[in-house]
Amino acid sequence: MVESILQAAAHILERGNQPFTTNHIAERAGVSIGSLYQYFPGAEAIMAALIKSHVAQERASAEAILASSGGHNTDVMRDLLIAFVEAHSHSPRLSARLHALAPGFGLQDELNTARDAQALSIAKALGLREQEAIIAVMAVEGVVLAMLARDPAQLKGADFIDRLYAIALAALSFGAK
Amino acid sequence: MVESILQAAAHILERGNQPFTTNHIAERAGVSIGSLYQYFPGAEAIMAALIKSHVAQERASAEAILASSGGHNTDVMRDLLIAFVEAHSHSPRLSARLHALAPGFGLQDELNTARDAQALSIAKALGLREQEAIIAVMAVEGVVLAMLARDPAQLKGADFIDRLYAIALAALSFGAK
DNA sequence: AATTATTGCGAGTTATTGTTCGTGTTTGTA
DNA sequence: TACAAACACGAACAATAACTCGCAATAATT
Repeated sequence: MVESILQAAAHILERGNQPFTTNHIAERAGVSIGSLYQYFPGAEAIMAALIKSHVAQERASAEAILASSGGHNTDVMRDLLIAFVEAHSHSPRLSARLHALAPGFGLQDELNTARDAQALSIAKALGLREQEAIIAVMAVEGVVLAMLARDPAQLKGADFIDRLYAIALAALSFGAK
Repeated sequence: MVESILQAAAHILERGNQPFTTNHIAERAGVSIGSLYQYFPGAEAIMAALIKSHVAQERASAEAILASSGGHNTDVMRDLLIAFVEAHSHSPRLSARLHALAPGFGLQDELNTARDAQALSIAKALGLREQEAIIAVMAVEGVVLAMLARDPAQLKGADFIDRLYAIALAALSFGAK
């Protein structure tokens, strides 16, 4: 039940031809509005669940990459970038809408703190400075999210990862002698 | 009249303790709801006007910088970055909310196309490649907007511009021999 | 089988937001 | 001053979205 509600919600976000409201989600899911409220206190909770799942997926793939390679290495960073792009290009519209609409439901903070946590965890694992890691992640995320809206196909372009890599490297090496 | 409505709308965005609705804006402006509808067809039009003005401001300062220095030079880029950061740090919360809430009113495209136009105009003026300029602007904007939400004080930090500069340069030099 | 707990239902109620329109007021003009 | 055009008003109405609650159906427990 919870699952079918979340699926319907994701579907509505993806094909944005219906507003993200409890009634529409319930209808789309073929579930009564009463049942929906039995599992979620409101639309923003559903949104939060979608975000949580999205963030958890990103986090998991990053953790896996960091774990599989003990030390730090430039290839690890490249793998992280590939995983990050992969996570978003799997369903570009959903990803884009999620990030675009979250603030309207008071969920901007969730995304921000998740981003920070991700950056700090990477910094720790690879021996990078925190400040630089945070800004690097901001830059990479900015490019990927903007590209999601503008031209999702480019995410899979041959040199897109290389571009991200160059940007991340510049942010990370700032101030290094 | 139009001015007082826009001011009230900006105020509501800035201090997000009231929803961005026609009624609230009218009340805040000390203007009747009827009068508001005489000048704006709805809340999204007011939002659009705020965005338009915000974008125009950014554009104007960029144009001024590009015009004042005929040729292309690294200092021009630095000036552009300073102007960009300045434009956002003048009223960080308003700027952040504007970007955060715009998608909810179907105005994501306005911001995206404005960003693209900006990037292309810079590329043309400084003889940069379009693709690289677009990605550079995405990266810089990503960092600035994220920083607006996380820690606006850093926007005025001594080396923040330098960080942006390093990132932009990396994006712009991609693939250069 | 009887009882209780859990799950699902959806019409109906409340709350919020959007929008119109008849009326009063001010401003410009002959 | 007389008249009209433009401006401003806000109560009233409409539309949308949020949410509740009593009832029915199913599942679990004795």
